[in-house]
Amino acid sequence: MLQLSVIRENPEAVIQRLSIKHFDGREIIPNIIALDDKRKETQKHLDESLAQANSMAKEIGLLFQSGKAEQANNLKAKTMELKNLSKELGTSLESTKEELEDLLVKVPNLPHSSVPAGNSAEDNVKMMQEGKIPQLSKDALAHWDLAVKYDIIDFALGTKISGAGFPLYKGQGARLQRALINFFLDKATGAGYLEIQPPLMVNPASGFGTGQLPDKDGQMYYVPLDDLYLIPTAEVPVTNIYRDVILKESDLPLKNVAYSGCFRREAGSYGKDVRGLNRLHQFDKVEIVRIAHPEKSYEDLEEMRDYVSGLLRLLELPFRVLKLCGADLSFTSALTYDMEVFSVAQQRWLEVSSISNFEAFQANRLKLRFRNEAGKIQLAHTLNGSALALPRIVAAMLENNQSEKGIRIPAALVPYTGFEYIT
RNA sequence: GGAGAGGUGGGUGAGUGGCUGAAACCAACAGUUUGCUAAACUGUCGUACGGGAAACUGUACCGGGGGUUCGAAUCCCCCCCUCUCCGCCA
Repeated sequence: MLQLSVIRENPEAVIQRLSIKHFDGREIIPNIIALDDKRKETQKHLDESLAQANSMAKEIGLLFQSGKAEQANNLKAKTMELKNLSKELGTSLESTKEELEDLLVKVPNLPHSSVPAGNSAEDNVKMMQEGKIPQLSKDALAHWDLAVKYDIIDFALGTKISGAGFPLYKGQGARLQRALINFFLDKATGAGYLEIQPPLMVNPASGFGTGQLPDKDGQMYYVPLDDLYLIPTAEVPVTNIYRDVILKESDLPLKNVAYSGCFRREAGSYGKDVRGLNRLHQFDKVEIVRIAHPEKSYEDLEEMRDYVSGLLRLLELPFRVLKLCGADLSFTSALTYDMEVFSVAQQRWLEVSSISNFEAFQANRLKLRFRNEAGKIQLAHTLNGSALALPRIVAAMLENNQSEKGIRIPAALVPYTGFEYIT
């Protein structure tokens, strides 16, 4: 949620910046300001009315105590009017606030000044690319065929037990999952991230805090009996640790890492996008989250990008980094880097990490703040990124590293798998 | 799931209708003292939204919501949560 102060300060600039995200703010922004004016006006009247009622109540108390019951009763009669007025104003204030909130949550975050508008994912900016793209023989297999050949992932069994999009890993496949998770967690804790094991279900308040609710509730699995959502990413529970928290400036930056299963309904997905491991209802991911000082958050973002690049190097996967254009940038993000690995048999780039700076957008809704040097309370910045999501890493690794000897495991991972080849 | 107890500021905890936005203590922060550390002393010390250049000031908030009352942390109703015991159970 954008800060009202930002909108009020320079509405024209806000509208202009929103247009980079192809969001037309020409109507909603003035409406927000008008509603906020109304809110202030109403609150002022309400406060005045309540102040009067308070002082009358005090007076009545004093009159009773000094035995002037008759005067007190006279005053009492007068309070009726004030009470009704306050009630009316209170109701009006409530509804104005609601209207205002309803509009505010519809406005996306402002993109960083370096973000180009673009029209689609085609216009994302390639920042860099590295790693050698291997040449495979003609009979090279896609990962879903390799999964069968080596009997390491059983999609059919997953379907039998749960449904499409719930793969079952076995043998060396299962071991590879465990190896990757441990590898990623070890690297992150080594880089100063505090390991968190979060709940996998969250309440609605947490969903609102990170912005999955109210809009994207159709993307989460929901358990109505207990009013809980299965997390689509560890970002949700981990970031919500800091909901309604006022930190010390010296606490920043906070660095957390969490492994979790992730659950996504992926309603409306179809075709080659969902084949094999490309898009799943349940998958494993290690997520890094940072709570940053506003003046340092972009340094942090670069650091996170470097960190994830390092992981991909260790995994010996060819990758590229994209800066998302306005058209592709998410609702909550100010700047996002997508990290993609090349999956040779599929001949396509697969997104394995998305690293974003949300600036104060999430923090505003979370009420995640810190006390600065001057003693003033101000919103912190939140950032997060995958480090990394497993399935597409596995897909690329299977495809790129296939050979006659089997699937080669990158050296950095061998201590975790205990084997050099999947055979 | 059943029975009971309880939810007050960063923490402990007082407060059963007006003088309580809330005692006291601890923690924290600033200062004095000190050769340093510790101790002692002094001061500051909730959040949000308004008004004001500022000093300051109005309003709301004692788990959440509703009600009674001129007036509610305090009384009533509903909900949520925590703890203890029982049941079930990885």
